[in-house]
Amino acid sequence: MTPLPRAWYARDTLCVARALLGCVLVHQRPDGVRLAGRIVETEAYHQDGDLAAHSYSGRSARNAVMFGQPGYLYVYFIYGMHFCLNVVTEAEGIGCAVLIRGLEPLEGEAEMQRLRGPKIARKQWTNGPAKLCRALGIDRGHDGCDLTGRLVFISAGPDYPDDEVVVTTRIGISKSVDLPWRFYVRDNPWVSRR
DNA sequence: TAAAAGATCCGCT
DNA sequence: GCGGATCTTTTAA
Repeated sequence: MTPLPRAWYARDTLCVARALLGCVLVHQRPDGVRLAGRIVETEAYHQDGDLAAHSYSGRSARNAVMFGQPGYLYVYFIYGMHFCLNVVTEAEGIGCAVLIRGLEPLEGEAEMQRLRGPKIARKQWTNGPAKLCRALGIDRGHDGCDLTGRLVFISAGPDYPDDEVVVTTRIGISKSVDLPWRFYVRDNPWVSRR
C-alpha cells in the first residue's frame, strides 16, 4: 500500500481518469481503522471548455483546491446533504479534477456498514459518489488533503484492459453533457448507473 | 439582498 | 419512476 507519487496525477485529466480504474482509494484513519476500496467508476472535469466543471467560471473559495497542485483531494458539499470527492490533476493553476463515482469495498467493511447505517445493503454502500464518501468517512474536513501523504491516498492496482472499460458521457449534470468523459468497469456491480 | 440551481440519495408508489 | 430533503455557492438585480 504505497501512495502514488504526485507526478502520476500531473498528467492529462482523461488519462488519469482512465488510469484510476483498478487503483485502491485508502482512508487510513488516525484511530487505526483503515477503509479502502477499488475504484471502478470515474468522471473527468476540466476548466477548458467544460461548462459542468466547478472550475469553469474561475477560482473561488470553494474550488480553490482544484487550481492547486495535482495529487490533492477536492471535496465539495452538494444538495444540502452530500459530499463528493475528486482528485486534482494536471499542472498547478489549471483547474481540473477527476470525480470518483464507484468503489468496490476491500477493507474496513464493518466500519463501512456502521457509517452507512444498518438498513443499507452492502451493494448500496459505495455505488455512487456521495455514498462512497459516507462509507469512507470523508467530508469537507478532508478538502485539500495531500494524496501523497498517509491519511488519504491512492495506491496502484491491476490495470483493466480496454475491452473491459466503458467510455461514455457523464451523468447528473446539465451542461456539457455530450463529452465522453466517464469511465467505468464493464459489468461491475459497484458502478453507480449504466 | 434575494433567488435559484446543484457532479445526489432514499423512500414511497 | 418520482419527489422530498436540505443548505452552500453563485449569480443577478
